[in-house]
Amino acid sequence: MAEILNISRKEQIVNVAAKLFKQKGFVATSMRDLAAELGIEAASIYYHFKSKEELLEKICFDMADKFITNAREVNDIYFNAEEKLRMAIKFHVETITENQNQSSVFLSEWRNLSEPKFALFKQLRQQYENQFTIILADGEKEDIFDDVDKKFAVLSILSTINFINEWYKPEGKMNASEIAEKLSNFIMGGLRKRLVTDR
Amino acid sequence: MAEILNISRKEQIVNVAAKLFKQKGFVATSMRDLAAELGIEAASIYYHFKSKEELLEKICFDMADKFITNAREVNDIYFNAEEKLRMAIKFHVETITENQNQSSVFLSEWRNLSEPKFALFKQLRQQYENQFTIILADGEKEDIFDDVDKKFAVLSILSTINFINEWYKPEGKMNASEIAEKLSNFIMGGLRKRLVTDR
DNA sequence: GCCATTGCCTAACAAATGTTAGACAAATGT
DNA sequence: ACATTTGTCTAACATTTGTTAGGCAATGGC
Repeated sequence: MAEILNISRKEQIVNVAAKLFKQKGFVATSMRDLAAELGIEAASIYYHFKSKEELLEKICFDMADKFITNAREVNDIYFNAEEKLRMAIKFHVETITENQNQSSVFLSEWRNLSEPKFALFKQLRQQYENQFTIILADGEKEDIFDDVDKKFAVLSILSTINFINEWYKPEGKMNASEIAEKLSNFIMGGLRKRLVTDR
Repeated sequence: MAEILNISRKEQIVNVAAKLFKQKGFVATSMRDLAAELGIEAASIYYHFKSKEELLEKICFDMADKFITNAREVNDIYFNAEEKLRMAIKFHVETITENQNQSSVFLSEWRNLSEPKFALFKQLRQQYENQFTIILADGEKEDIFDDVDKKFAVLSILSTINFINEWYKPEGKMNASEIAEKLSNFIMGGLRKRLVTDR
């Protein structure tokens, strides 16, 4: 059954799964829900995937890959820390806005993974966080950023840039780049008005 | 069956429910899980609550109450906007750290509410967000805060202060006040180092 | 023209789910 | 002393769940 525009049935299933997992949560989404949305029977999904959890794994780890690859790329390109952070934020926001459903699953449904994938996933997430820690440390060395509690700062940054996932609508007035810029400004400069421009 | 230290069985059930809902999610927590943790049978819970969802409702709306009451209080006391924001953040962090389990449920499990409670809950959450919008608007009038996109700023602030719920451990080195102060500083001032102190 | 593969189907399964009915014992009030 | 309330139990229910087995039609290579 040739699918439109060479998107394979496997990918199609993953996409619909991500959509439903975001909408109702992984546990609350049944294989029959999924099948109905695809216009097939639940059992048919098992021709493509060997379990419900395999779907979750695919989504979570594919997204983890994307995020980590992005962050590594940013840290490999040699810029100053502020540019790095802005780039990392931009990539992050782009990845989320371009893969809203999968990102949601990556961000909130991974806890339904069971061991050993659960532990593995947490490692990958840690790796991603580490890339941000590196950027902040760079910024400190370059005397651009304040000497902040880095773990604290990284988590604050990530929580801020992740939250867009809960309100971003593609029809909205801001595109990914604009959001990323606003977020970067907010994270760098905070709310408070300045009497003198910095740097 | 007199419970230790006048905490009623009803409260006990709610507490254990919150703990499990946080741990495994509302959907993945069965009434039998809950009962086992309480040392009773699943059917016995129905003497105290008429459904599983009633437990979720109780937790979500009780917490909504707490948050809103706090925020209103802050806005009623007449201080300048920066103080208001710091106070609001402090109350928020305190509420989360003092009610970790229930806060988790409030923050992530409310989507399992069904109508009409679902809509009602979203209204309450909106009310809470509005209190922050008011503070930001005050700050602008007082020329303390930048003229930011307020909806954007409020969501950023809330996402930042909510995220502590995912890593805060009572045994950790920071207490609620310290966390609140750090968060406030971060939100007000951002990461970037300043050449001249503001204000 | 045949055979293997692909992709789906129907039917069924055991297990787990939320919930109800009804019984029983202890505590409480009068 | 009796009646009621309180809090739990056992047993059962209908439904939903993830998953498997086996079959059937279309497709594509040779």
